[in-house]
Amino acid sequence: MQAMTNPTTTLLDGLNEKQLEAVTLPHQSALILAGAGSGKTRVLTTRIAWLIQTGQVSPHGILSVTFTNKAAKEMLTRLGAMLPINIRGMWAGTFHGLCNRLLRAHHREAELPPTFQILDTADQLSAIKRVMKAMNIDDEKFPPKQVLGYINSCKEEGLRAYAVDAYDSHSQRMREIFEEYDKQCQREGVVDFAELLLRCYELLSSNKSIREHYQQRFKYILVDEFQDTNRLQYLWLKLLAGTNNCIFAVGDDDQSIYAFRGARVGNMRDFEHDFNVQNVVKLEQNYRSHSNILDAANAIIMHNRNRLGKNLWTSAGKGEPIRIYEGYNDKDEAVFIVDEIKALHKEGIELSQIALLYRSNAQSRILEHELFSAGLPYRVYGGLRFFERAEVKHALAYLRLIANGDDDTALLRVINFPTRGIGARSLEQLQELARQQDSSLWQAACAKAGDGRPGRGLEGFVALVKQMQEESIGLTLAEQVELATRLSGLRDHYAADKEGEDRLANLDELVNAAIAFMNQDIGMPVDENGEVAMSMLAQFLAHASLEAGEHQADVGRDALQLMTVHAAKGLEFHTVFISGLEEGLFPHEQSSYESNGLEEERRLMYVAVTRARQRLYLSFAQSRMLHGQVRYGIPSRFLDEIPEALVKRLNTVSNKSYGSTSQYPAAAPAPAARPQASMPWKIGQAVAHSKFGQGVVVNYEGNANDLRVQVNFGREGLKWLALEYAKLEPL
DNA sequence: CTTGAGAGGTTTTTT
DNA sequence: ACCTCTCAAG
Repeated sequence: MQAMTNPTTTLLDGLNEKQLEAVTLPHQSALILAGAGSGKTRVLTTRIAWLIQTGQVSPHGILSVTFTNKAAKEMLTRLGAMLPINIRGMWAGTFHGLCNRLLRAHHREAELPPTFQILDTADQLSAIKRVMKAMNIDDEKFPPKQVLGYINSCKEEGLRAYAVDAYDSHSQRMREIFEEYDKQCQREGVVDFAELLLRCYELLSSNKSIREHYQQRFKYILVDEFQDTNRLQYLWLKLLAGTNNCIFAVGDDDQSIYAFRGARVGNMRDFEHDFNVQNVVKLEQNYRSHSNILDAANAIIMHNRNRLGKNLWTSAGKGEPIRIYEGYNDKDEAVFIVDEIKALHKEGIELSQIALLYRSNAQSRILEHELFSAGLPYRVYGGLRFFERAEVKHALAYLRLIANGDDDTALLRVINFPTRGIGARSLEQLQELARQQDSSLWQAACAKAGDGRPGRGLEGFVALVKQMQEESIGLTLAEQVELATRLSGLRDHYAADKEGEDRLANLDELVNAAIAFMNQDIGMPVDENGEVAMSMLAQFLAHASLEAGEHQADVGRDALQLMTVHAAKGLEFHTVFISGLEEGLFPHEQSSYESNGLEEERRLMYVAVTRARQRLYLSFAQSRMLHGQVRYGIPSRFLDEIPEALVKRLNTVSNKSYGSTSQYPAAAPAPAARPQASMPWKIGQAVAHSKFGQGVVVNYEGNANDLRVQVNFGREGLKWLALEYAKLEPL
């Protein structure tokens, strides 16, 4: 073999020592602690390529698991560029995508109909409301959203209703709803996201031959973002790995920011123990940021107790100092950011290389307002995705009825949309009949209306769906989608609406999505008899649920990137602005009520800081509009956690009394209207208290004899203090 | 069936 | 402040 042309050598070229070690580890379970910007995806893909190229395993024997479709796609693209050979035999996808695939192939053993449909969160919520209505449960005592959270977190722990502890009447009732909901889903042939995983887990654990089949197949299992796995996902991996296969787990405990949705960082420690991990490889060299930025990130995360321990370093220089700006208020902060961006853009930095990050979505409004005034193009991430739009969901509901009439959720969505005169009363009658004959609503509707009769009302609806089902036979997927959007009357309905233009365009886009779906050659899922397990339509519907599509259309244009810190994970930018660094906002107030909440907020800050390559701006405002009220905050503790030497303060407004100079027109009830003379503190005045520390006066009440002030002490919270007793010092 | 007033609730998000 | 949902009137 000549070194020059040896493909393996080329593959491993340019890896640092630690990366190389990780990529070429022997057949043993391993944990790769991959810091931000340490080349994590590269290691993961190179590992796969190396395993294949050195002949240790064929693509057929590899299972690669990610959390998002985007990550799965990127991995396959990069792998395709590395390897000249076909990797079709490899299974790569999200937990949910892979479970869907397994359940389709073994739907009989999993006791699911071949065309089972997947409920997204909105569908699931409406299904829960339906169950609760049938059970006559007060939705004030049991808010459906809470029930949804309960059911999902039970399932994510791997628990069925019968296995859940319930000692008081309230939790017993919750458990009953859970049980009834699952029964209803089974009756309708639908599964929610958590169910995909749980059902798949149960299938593998109860069916020895299926389990052993996959255990023999997947010798190498690779998992990305391991710190985000929940209990059930961990158990699922453990089951698939069996005793002989090895798991290559890549993750970063410092970037675990999804505990609120069930992620257990603890899985990393459990993994080390359960899989007898001999190899923990730390990737600590960062290729993204200058050292000032990394030092700041390291300094912040050092304040966390529960860590596996890791310190990022770079061979790049110090770079620019971290810029801190203190605004009078949120508007001032936004104006500052916009001015800086204008200057940066003039210097030649592309707008798409600049990110504005914030803790919560509500903060984007004021930024958008100022950007709009300045005429700067921007793109906001978040909000509705393509397949979540109402008109698209309506069209999909008709398609779901074509595939499976028993899908009550779909039926209820469109039985009277476009309106055809089926009101609440007829619906109630229908539901009553369905209950009596223990059938789906569609069967009840057929019993009532026979073959139906074209026109309005229930008969019209039954006739319509039957017509769709008949006419769609033999059509291509795209033709079926077109048929459904047209026959349903959705097109006419939006065409008649003068604001329906966009919606009509989205229906066309749905047809295009169907064409694209047909053209991409995905292997037909095949069941155990080698027969095609599902129609193209059913596959497309599953695709629509599992991959909700892009957040917004115009991706191409050079535009600023606005997003929450969560959404920024995994991305990098030349310049990053983190705004709203105030106690209560970031770290968020709510986090202080959760155990380890503050540590998660700090990891979030760590993620935010490590997004920046060259330049990092941190900003906060002395006051901001929140929930329709002016709020006075104090600077985030995270700012204090950054060594002064790394920082350049752009202005020094702080710590003087600024209540009166505030640009806000009369914050809180206009002080002029109240006995100003007896109020020694102005609203907005920074004060110090012997016990609570630094704070800001935010409100006051009472009269001269009995005056009380409300002070925001940030981490100590909001306190009412009686002026007579409280010892406050001006700052 | 459509419309508007009023109430309630606003951390983060993928599948 | 603002968005979503519900319920009663038109």
